[in-house]
Amino acid sequence: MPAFEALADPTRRRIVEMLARGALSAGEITQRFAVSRSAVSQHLKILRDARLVSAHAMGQRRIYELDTSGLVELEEWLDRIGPVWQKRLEALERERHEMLTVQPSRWRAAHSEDR
Amino acid sequence: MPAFEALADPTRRRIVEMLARGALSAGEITQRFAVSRSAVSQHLKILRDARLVSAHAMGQRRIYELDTSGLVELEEWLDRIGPVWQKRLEALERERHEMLTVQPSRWRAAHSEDR
DNA sequence: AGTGTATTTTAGAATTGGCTTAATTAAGAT
DNA sequence: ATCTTAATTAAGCCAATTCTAAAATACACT
Repeated sequence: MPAFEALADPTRRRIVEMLARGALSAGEITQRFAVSRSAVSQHLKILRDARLVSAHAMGQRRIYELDTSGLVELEEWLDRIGPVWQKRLEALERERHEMLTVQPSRWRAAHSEDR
Repeated sequence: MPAFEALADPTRRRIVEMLARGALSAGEITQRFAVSRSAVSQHLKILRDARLVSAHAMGQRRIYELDTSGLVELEEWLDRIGPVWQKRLEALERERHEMLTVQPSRWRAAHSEDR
C-alpha cells in the first residue's frame, strides 16, 4: 500500500495537490518549495512508485502529472472501511440508546475523556 | 494532517480495518498481531490522536472502536484533489487527442516508459 | 491493604526517512 | 566536441519511527 506511505509526508501531499491543478515540470515544482532539487526529485520518485504521479520527457525536462491509479487505491481502501456517514449515524444511535438506558452519572463516567 | 501519517504504518492500517468490523479491547487487538502489547498500545495512541479510533473504559479494559472524524479528514483531502473518475477521463481524452494529432513514432518516443 | 489482570508509559536500541552536497546522466545550444 | 541546463542518483548525516523490556497506572476482587 505505497500510496499511504507516500502521502504521509506533507511535502509530497502538497506536490500532489499542485499537480491536481495541472501538469508541471520537475523544475517548476522545485521552485514552489524551499528544499533542494534533489530532495524534490526523491519525493517525485516515491510518488511515481506509488502511482500517484507519472512523468514523461519533453525535451530536457520532465513533465509531471497526476496519476489516478494511486488515488483509486486510496479510495478503495476507504470503501473497504465502509461508508463513513453510515458509521457516524451508527455511533450516534448507539450513544443515544445508551443515554436512554444507562443512568446519566454512570454514562458520564464511562465516557469521560480517556487517558 | 495526522490521519495520513497514522495510516502510513501497515499495522495501524490493519487495526483500523479490524475495528471497522466492530469494537475490540486493546488485548483482543494485540492477540491478532505478532508484536508486543506495548507496541500495539503505542499504535493505538497514534490512531487516537489522529481521531481514527476512540476508546472508552469498560471495567479494567479499554474498548476501542472506529472514530470517523479521521476518515472524514481523509475523504475531504481526496475531494480537494477532485473527482478521480473525471481525471481518468481527462487523461484518456488527452492521450486520444495526442494520438490523433502527433505522428505515431514521435508519440511512442514521448510516452515510452521513463527512467 | 494486597494480589492479579489489562493497559499504558518510559527508556533505550535498531531501523527508516528526509535533507544536503557532490557526482552522474541526458538533451539542447554554440 | 564542449558547454549549459534539467533532472536524477549516490553518499553521508541527523531526526523521527518502531520495536522490546521494564516500570508505572488503573481497576477488580478477596
